Amino acid sequence: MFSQTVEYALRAVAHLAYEAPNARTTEQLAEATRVPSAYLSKVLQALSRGGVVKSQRGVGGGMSLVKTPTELTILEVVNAVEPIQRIKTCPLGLKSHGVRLCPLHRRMDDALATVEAAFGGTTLAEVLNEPTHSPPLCEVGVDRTRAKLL
Amino acid sequence: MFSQTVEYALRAVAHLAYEAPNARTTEQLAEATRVPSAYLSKVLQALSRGGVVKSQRGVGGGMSLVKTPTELTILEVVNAVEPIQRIKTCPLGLKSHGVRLCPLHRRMDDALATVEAAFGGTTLAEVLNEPTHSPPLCEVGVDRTRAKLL
DNA sequence: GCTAAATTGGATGTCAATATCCAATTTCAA
DNA sequence: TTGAAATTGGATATTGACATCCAATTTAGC
Repeated sequence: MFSQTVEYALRAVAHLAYEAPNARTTEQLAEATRVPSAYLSKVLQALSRGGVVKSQRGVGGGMSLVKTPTELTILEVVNAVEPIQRIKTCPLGLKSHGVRLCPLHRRMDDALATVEAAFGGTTLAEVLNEPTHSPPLCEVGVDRTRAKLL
Repeated sequence: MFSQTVEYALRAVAHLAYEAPNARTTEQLAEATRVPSAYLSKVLQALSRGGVVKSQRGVGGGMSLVKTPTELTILEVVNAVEPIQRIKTCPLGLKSHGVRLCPLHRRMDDALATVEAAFGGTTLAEVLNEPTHSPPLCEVGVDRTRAKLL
């Protein structure tokens, strides 16, 4: 449901928020978040273009947040790398029904709206300050199996 | 956010629900839902394996729903082709915190849970009988005196 | 039984997402 | 000025999602 890239971006930004306002190198972030560093560098470039992080080259440089964790929402991070695509018109492309969605796509878009609202209403600071936890990143287990279609 | 395959599956099942309990051939479904027929046949196979539709070969055969539209939820259709992957354990490999999700993944899984609940709580019959929509949106075909489908 | 209608399954092709590698560039500090 | 640290951008695999094609199989009706 959420792409690998979104997952990586959120992990990296969460770690940057935890370290804010200090910078972290791609290598440090990759190790902390268990993301392939070469790929993470691409994700960070996207976050940079999206105005979520800023980069500093050279010795002592690295990546840091543009905003404070209090001002930065999960949605901004997600949208920087892979914008949530709301369903605006019928995917069948029929003009005969104007701009309204059919009940099916209405439900699907409602679901998207719910996710968007939840993400838009949560800041990185809120995630980090959750009373139950101190370090931002998590624990145990991997299960990425997907049902095969073909 | 939702894959093309899920979109196709939902369109096809919606059309089958509209025609229920009659069967429709893959070709008819493809035309009605504007889905590439060769690929739709694969999607229908997945729906068949998932127990959502049943097939009848030969003359006069085709695809039809296993359940009535009243008993069939959107979630069942989605899960037949591409199960919603809830986040059960932290995607990182860290053993240090037991089984609980970190606040970040807790939020992400909450979003998934919301979608799952919305889809699980909506039947195909509800989608088709939506009181508020007068024109059947995403309508499709040419022929057939009966207005078609979503 | 024969034929036309229909699904099934396998093989294959295409493209975007994921991932890796490296040379070029920027930057700090000694 | 020079060297090490760090990002940037381009080139290049690799993988899975999406899509197409076709031979084999099943089935109804004549």
